[in-house]
Amino acid sequence: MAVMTRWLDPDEQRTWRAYVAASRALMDALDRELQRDAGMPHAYYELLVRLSEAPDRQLRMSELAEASGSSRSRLSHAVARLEAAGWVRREECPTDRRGQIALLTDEGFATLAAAAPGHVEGVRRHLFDALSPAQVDQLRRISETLAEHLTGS
Amino acid sequence: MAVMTRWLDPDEQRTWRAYVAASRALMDALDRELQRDAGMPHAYYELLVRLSEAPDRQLRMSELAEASGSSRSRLSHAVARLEAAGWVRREECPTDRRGQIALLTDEGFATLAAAAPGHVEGVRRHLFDALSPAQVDQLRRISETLAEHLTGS
DNA sequence: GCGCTTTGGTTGAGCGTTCAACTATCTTCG
DNA sequence: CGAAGATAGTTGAACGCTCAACCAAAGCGC
Repeated sequence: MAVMTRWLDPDEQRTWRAYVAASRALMDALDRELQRDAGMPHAYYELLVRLSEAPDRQLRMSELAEASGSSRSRLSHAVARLEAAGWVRREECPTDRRGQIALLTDEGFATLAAAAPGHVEGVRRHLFDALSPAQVDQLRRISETLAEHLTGS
Repeated sequence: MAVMTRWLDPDEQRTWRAYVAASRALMDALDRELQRDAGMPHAYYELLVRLSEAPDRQLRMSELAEASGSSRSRLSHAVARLEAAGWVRREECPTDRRGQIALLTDEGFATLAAAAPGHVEGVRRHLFDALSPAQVDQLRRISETLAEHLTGS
């Protein structure tokens, strides 16, 4: 038997469209700024951040994929580029011969350190400056709920 | 004189990371579903929606770009693909000989109509079902504020 | 009417992501 | 042990987006 579609009511429509417009505009702006100022897309910046926070600035490819919410394939291509740029090195994993370890180089760390202030400033300008403290708190709860909901299913 | 970076405090960090994770996961999920079920990415689906809502199901390229928050170049490439798929047709603009009009074909409309229920269901499942009515309202206000803030600057 | 600028739109190269194979290693279990 | 299946990661093709360069038509100033 046919299941009726639960269409969006006008309020939900409005919410959904605003959400899509805002999040795309935000990500586009940050991507553009990061590309201009640091020569890398936001996704790559995030990979460097994750590595910089890891013990010895290194992670297994699968751990890095997990930490960054990236597919294995995407990560593989990305790390290849980051390696070509001299920001990351790959090493064999001593405990699992299938494994690869991605390691942030000093040059990668320096590039990240140079890019960080501008990027953070962008996040602040485009996001936090526009919202009240209460809204920031709401956005945190909403985002955490959604993230959990999405990765849980 | 050097301006100090206004770094993110731990709460802001948490908010920002959750936001990025959630919005990427959400868009990725919808993109994957739409690609699987309708053979088009979410961005193309949105173009068809905008056209379907326009008078006579047609819009000037520049209007469509504006309505969808897309660059002219992106739209040009996108419409070329949509045209190749038979979902959109291009026509000369009678009042401005530089102009092009993008027109949703019957086939495009039918494809859209077939894709809509599944997509709406996905939006509901991934987004609205996870949030309380109050949160949906908060998200609407936040998103509208952000969208305005971003496109205004 | 005639240059200058602006606007509308396209194009091609380069890059990042996805998807579907594919290889190699590890694990499990009879 | 040895075969079957799971896991780690890579690869190449197809596709979508960005950026800069470009062309054509429209508007503007004189």
